Amino acid sequence: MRILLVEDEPRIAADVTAALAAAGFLVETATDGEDAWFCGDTEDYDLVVLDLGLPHMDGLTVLKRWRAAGRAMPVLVLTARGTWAERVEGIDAGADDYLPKPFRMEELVARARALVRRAAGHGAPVIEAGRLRLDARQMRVTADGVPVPLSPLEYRLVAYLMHHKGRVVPAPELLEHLYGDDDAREANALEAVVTRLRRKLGATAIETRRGFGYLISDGAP
Amino acid sequence: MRILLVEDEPRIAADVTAALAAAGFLVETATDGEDAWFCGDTEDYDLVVLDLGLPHMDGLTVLKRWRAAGRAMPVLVLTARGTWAERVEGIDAGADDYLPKPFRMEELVARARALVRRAAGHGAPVIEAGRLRLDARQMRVTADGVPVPLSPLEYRLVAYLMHHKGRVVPAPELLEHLYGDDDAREANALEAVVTRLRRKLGATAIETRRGFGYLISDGAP
DNA sequence: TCACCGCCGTCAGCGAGTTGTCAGCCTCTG
DNA sequence: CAGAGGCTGACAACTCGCTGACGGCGGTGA
Repeated sequence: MRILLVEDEPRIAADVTAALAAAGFLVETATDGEDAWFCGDTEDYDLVVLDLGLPHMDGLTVLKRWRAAGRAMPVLVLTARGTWAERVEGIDAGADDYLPKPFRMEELVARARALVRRAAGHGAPVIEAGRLRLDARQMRVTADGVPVPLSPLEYRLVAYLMHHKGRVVPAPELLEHLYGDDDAREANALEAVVTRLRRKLGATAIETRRGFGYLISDGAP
Repeated sequence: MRILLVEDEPRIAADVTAALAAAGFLVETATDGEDAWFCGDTEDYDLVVLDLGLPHMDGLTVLKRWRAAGRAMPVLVLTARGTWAERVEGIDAGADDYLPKPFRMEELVARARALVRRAAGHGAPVIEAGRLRLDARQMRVTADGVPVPLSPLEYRLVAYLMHHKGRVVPAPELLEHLYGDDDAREANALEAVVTRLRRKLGATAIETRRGFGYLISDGAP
């Protein structure tokens, strides 16, 4: 799960980043509208957390431009004191949710999780697939009801696949959402993680579609 | 467990603070409505004790504004004359409990404990998790039935984790509820407390989720 | 007031967990 | 049957958390 955080105030950015990272997300940051626009247009994120009131280009403008360009990722807008007019404007511009400052980190995290989940087409906060269960709130994965201790990276991988269960996820996409494009990894890194995961979750939990990618198949075939 | 006390009368504030602190809570104080509103809106408390009749902004107004902004923390309202009408108004404004002055400190503390406990989703006054038992009334923690002497800080930490048993609590959240945001501590302070606690409670009582936070796991997985 | 004592934050070194890389083997495909 | 793609065990760098030691601080009793 890869999130773009657009926030110019360093302290807030640091806090939010920490909170989202602790919730298992991969967070990348943009500090001005220009940069934000470019990242959001170029890269693929599971969620954008967008502060309005940015240098260079206003947040709402960025959002409108993304939507105009057909970018459909969920966007959570942050703004100072949420007036009614601002709220409407934000939603008109294509925001999926709206959080007035100041806000609780827990609430931000909860909303972020909900948006990511809904964007992937899941209503319930717990995703099940075959013998696997993912509880995002507890950040816990269980196989046949038994909790499986996972490292942060492993957790992100399982979470992404389960959010897209039943779909074959190509390796490049997976790499992008696990690591971001910033630092490149050898393709083999992914395979290593998958191997470790299979050892923990059972060999059949993650299927390989040779030449295409990986897959956690839906519980209902 | 972190409490915001909103009270303009210094003597009462001091008494209440002392009583709540003696019950193991971390108490922060606001003396006027303006300040109270800001604190409650910005910070995360496990309970607010709110006196009505404040300078700058009336207590009920503060409460209504919190609720309007979506703040859901439990609020215990104190008021001078507990007329029937006032009581109704307080509850309408979103108060969770209501205590007319004058009151006995013991009653305030008891109600505070109950509110905190219920807000965390626990019905019984004693919380159990695995080999641990937390009796907030006696401020006593037992492991396998054996009472464990804890320092105030240690007690707060265990209490918070047990109120949120089964959930991974990120370190920043824990720091906030142990110390408040006012004085920053090195992250290591928390680890030191955890180490001391493990020595007293047993090494397995508090689990570490590397990269995520700490956890007292529920007795019933 | 002074000495003692428990509490607790800080520091530094250590140990364990995490993860990228590599090399070699396996397996599927054509 | 050969080659590409994928798997896996080993290894090493690195990070994070743990822990013992130390000392400051505030409270308590003489």
